[in-house]
Amino acid sequence: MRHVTPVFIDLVRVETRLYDTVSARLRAAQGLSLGQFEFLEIIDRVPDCRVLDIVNDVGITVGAVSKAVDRLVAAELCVRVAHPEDRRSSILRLTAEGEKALAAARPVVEAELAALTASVSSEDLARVAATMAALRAALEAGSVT
Amino acid sequence: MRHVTPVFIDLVRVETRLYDTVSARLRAAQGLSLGQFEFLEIIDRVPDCRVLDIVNDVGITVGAVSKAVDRLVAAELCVRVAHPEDRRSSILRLTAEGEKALAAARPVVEAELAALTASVSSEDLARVAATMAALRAALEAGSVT
DNA sequence: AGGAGATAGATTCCGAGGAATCCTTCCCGG
DNA sequence: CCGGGAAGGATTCCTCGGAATCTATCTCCT
Repeated sequence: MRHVTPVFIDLVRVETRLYDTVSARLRAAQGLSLGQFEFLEIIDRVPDCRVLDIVNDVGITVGAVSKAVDRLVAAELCVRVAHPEDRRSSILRLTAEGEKALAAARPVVEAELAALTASVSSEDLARVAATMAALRAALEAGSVT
Repeated sequence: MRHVTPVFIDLVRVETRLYDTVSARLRAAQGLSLGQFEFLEIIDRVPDCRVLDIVNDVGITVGAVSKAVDRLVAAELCVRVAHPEDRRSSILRLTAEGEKALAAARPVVEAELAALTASVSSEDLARVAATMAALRAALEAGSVT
């Protein structure tokens, strides 16, 4: 019989330790939190990104995202541009400074993660990657319910 | 070349979605958060559990744990007992009600996790379990530095 | 024995997310 | 074409965790 709870607990512990360590490193190097880094990545990746696009990606509430975007705007890393076809929405766009910060942050995050996971073999990492990607897709498909 | 960041992001998304869903389910069923459930599990598992034992396990700060224990005590799920050999410490012990709550919560958590991860094959789950356990151990060994 | 530093944990202040509410704009049926 | 409901976000209040500080106790080392 499958006993999922302990696996889940290990997953949670791994996630928090990785997250905290990388975030601290990134903050020390660039004054950026890992959460902000994720936001910048999404804004950069999604064309004409809106607040709700971030919500759907990261899975936190609209209010929280709205406030986090406020902080990014205050830090002059992104701006809200009027949406041409929907006056309720704004389009989020990185400033030049935001793009610079993102470009500078990427290798820091990658390097720190690589160092922390150096003990994991490439095969194991690839398998975890595949499983997580599939599970994430399944969970997101299911939550549309 | 290994590209770890996207894997990490998927891991974070999976973790938050699992955590939120299970926590909501547990709260609806038992009025208990998943975080409280974890605390109860640790207090139950570790003999003569102290606040710092929880800190080392979950990886959050002493202050946060101290306050969370306050809440558990207020909810009458556990008590602080005087430590016989160290008057700075208290020993945490579950109340009868705490043990009941824990026993009732376990199957809810397990069932919800099982349902959410039903799409993952047993082989993949076992591999993820092994990788996570090893990585968790490596991260915790490294952080002693 | 006694003082210096370490340890356990409680407390205080601050930042960030969740839930609920509110406002504006959009969409659609009649 | 207009009135009701839905959708996109912003705002408010509350809770919880992090960082720093504070106190009490323990441990050594001389």
